[in-house]
Amino acid sequence: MTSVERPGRRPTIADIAAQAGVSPTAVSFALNDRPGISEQTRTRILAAVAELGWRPNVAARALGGRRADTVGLVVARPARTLGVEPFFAQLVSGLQARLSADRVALQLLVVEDVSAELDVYRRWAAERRTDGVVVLDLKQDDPRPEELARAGLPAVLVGGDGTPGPVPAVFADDHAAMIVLAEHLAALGHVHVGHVGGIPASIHSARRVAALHDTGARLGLTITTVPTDFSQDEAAAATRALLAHDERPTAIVYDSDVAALAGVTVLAEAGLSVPGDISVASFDDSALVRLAHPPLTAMTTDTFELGELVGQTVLSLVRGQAVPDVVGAPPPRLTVRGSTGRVPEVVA
Amino acid sequence: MTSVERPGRRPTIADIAAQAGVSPTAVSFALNDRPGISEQTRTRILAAVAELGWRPNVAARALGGRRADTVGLVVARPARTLGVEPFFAQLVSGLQARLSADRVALQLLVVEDVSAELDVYRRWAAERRTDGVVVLDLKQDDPRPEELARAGLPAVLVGGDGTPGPVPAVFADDHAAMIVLAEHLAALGHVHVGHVGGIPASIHSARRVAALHDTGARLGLTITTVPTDFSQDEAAAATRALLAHDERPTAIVYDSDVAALAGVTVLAEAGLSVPGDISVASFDDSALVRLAHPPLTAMTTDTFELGELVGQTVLSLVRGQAVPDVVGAPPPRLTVRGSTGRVPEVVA
DNA sequence: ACGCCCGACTAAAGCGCTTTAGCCGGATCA
DNA sequence: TGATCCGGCTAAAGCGCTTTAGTCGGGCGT
Repeated sequence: MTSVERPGRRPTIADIAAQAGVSPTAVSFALNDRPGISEQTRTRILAAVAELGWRPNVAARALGGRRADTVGLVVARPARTLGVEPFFAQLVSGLQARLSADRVALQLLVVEDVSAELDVYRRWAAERRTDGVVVLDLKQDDPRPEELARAGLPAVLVGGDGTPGPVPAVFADDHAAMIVLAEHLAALGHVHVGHVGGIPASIHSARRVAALHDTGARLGLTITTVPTDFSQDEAAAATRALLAHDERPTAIVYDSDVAALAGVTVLAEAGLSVPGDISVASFDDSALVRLAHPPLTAMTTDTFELGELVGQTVLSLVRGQAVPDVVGAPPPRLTVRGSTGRVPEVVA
Repeated sequence: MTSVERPGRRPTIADIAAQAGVSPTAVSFALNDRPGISEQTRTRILAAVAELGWRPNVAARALGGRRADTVGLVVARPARTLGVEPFFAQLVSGLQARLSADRVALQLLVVEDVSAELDVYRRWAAERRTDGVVVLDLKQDDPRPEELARAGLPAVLVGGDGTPGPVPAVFADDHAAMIVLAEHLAALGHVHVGHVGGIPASIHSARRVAALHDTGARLGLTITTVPTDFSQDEAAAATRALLAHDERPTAIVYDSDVAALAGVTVLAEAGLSVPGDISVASFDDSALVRLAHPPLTAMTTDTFELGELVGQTVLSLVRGQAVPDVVGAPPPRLTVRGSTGRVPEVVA
């Protein structure tokens, strides 16, 4: 059995002050690079800090100083479903990397639904646990931005529709990206294109559907979208539905990497070869789609980099610096791999 | 542009005390369920709390009370590689779920290597940022348990070798699990079994290798282990190496789900059918291996549940309750899917 | 030679909560 | 009846840091 006891108390600013022969105030000033301390004294103080191994007590700092040096991320998803798609982990890595460069911690919370998420925001704001938060998975008419603004909790949205709102957003233009993808398929001669989409209430899903259909209309494509809840099961079912469709598509676009993988499995079971019989493209790129056989054509986003950008934005925000209402992230690029090819001759 | 200003100040304990007509001390006692407050007064105080919407200021609480109500998780992996395997996200979900049930926050940090990780522990211990930490990816002769014990930072290891050390560990017996898997393959008639392993320095990889080889010796199997760094590329290369081996294995065991998926792709490219020509099993189960075609036989662990158990353990620990040196987690169970079958007749 | 200013530093208050001494009055006991 | 006890509550001292008022002494201007 093991139980724990903290060792002897840590040095405080008072200890350093004593060691350096100055007042605690002088130490605080020296540590925070404020004027009024001679170079000589400052050096002496820093030496004492190093010698005693002093570290700021974050709680004390937050109490006095008003900053918790912590940013929160609340994810409203069924907890057990988290973790299949690399997107989330990649984003968190990037976010975290940017934050920790500035010694700001990332606090993570997974909740069941948006209402629980709102509770958390209210609680965090009141408890002063975090200086700001990052919000994912924007929905149509999402109540969160407004609620956050009301609670006075600085926040940064990831995604959204690219229009200014009460809370700044980091926005990657997947509308434009979807157009690129549609043009790629059109160039290969595809006319009937299937689309395994996401939850219609999700803003980015809706935007993708709109982009695909608009572009389809422009280029003379027939688009069939089947919405799903992003689960593999529904993606598989959607794929079967598309195959059974009157005008069986010669290409299918999947909104996520996981969905695409599930779809490819269905195609394999149906005895269809990719891209010989049918082309497949994923809207999300990740290590997973490279695992498929053949590797999938996809729209590539550097999600890690997106996370860093989000981190940068939230840091600026909590420091009271002005932040654009919409921060543009690099748009996804088309990465052509082996899963898309010319439309099969047979059709015509 | 948006910039932020916090709204009017939050109520403090003093406000509640005034509202309820008692002293701040009485409020604190009532809030912390300490004796010496009459039921009537307590009710009045709680009413005031509700009315004013008071919330504890965590910083103040940590300053006085000595507890940060935060648990840390530091992961030493190249940040960009994080997120491919569901294991991590699942574990975090479970851990987080257990912690947040007790209003304890999870702080996440990704660092480049173990030495940076140690720095973080020292810093956190000094800053009192976290009450305890969770440690993953144990290596042989890992310096972390000892260092944590020295720093006086309560910690819980995930994995390890099942022997008591300076820090309590939550341990799932993958040794036993690997034996089950080997027996499954032996029962199907396989004799030459390939094994795509992990990093030899990793404790759990080493334990799996040992288990597999021991059982192989007992059952008369020939085991060929190829170590990898857990990456897909090396897993693919290892698979090719096994196929080129003098005694080509009739079954391959992969140490991770991602590796197995990469391997299956290689097999498909080589024109081998699974399980007709070769059987495949993954040591990690996850949504991914169910995506493969055919879905893979795997050792199933409820990683979410494991995370919850880790959370429970770390909570007990930071509360000063005694914790067993080794907490047993449910052992992985064999889930037979379509990817393992009888050894092909051709051989004989 | 006197008052001023300014740089360098200190004293002390305060952030919001917990906790350790008490204090006070009524019930209990001898 | 007086000493004791005890439940119910308050005063006040921290926790470690930041910040706002100074203080102090020497160089400067006149």
